[in-house]
Amino acid sequence: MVQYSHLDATFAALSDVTRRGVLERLGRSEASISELAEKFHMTLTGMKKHVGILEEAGLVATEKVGRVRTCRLGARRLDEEAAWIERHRLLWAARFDELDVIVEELKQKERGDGRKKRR
Amino acid sequence: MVQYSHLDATFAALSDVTRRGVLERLGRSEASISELAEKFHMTLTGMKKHVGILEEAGLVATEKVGRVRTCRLGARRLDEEAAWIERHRLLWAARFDELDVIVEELKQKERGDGRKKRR
DNA sequence: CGAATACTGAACCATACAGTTCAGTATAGG
DNA sequence: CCTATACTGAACTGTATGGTTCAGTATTCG
Repeated sequence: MVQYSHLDATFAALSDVTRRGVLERLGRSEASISELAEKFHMTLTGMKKHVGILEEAGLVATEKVGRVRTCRLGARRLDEEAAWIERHRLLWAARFDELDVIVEELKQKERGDGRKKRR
Repeated sequence: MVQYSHLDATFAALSDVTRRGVLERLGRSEASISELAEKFHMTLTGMKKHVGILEEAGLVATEKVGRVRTCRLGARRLDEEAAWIERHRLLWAARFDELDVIVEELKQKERGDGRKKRR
């Protein structure tokens, strides 16, 4: 049995719409606490807490230079979470005898990614 | 922009180790509240709450016959959650120019599932 | 230097969450 | 009918969450 130690913190981090928004925003480019706070209509202090939770979960990394703390996507890549969910989908499929559906989805995903490939 | 309306409730449901355990257990076979409560060393009332949260998120369905409430996996299949996570993984990969890694993972997953295919 | 900016920390608030106990109700079996 | 079983609901406890305000500190800029 694998441990999946980060799952609690990460799924909790993902359960808030603001934090998912922050992750999507940081997927486009890095940003300061101020920028994030403004974009999500929230005080600096409030946004700082969200960033703290994301940082705790390893999903965001921050660095302070001068007055400004810059946030970017962190080292963890949701691999464990993707694996857990995929495993559940397989269990579910096994229970209802629909493996074909998931395999078909995976094939489509691969084709989609393949087109965007090669830098 | 898609709405992803269930994400809050579902990720919150998944953030608890007991509830993930219940999902895995129900992936093997259905179970009563009593059975689940015993397996996870918890009062009936406590387990009932967890099941309620999973049911709210659509991940579990229950049916009461006589004294016994039977729980099984529900209609929702974590598709939205898998999609959100996969999209984040792609964003992350795009940011760090590592699309190849994820495409490779998807290919492996497909091969793995393919072997088990065909009822 | 002085003022504006960017963050930080403590404290507070209302609500939710994980769990309990306790007192029920409803059903099954003898 | 009586008892044991299986669940249910209300109420309570302690802790966490999402947000705020307010009072700082540190940095930049004129």
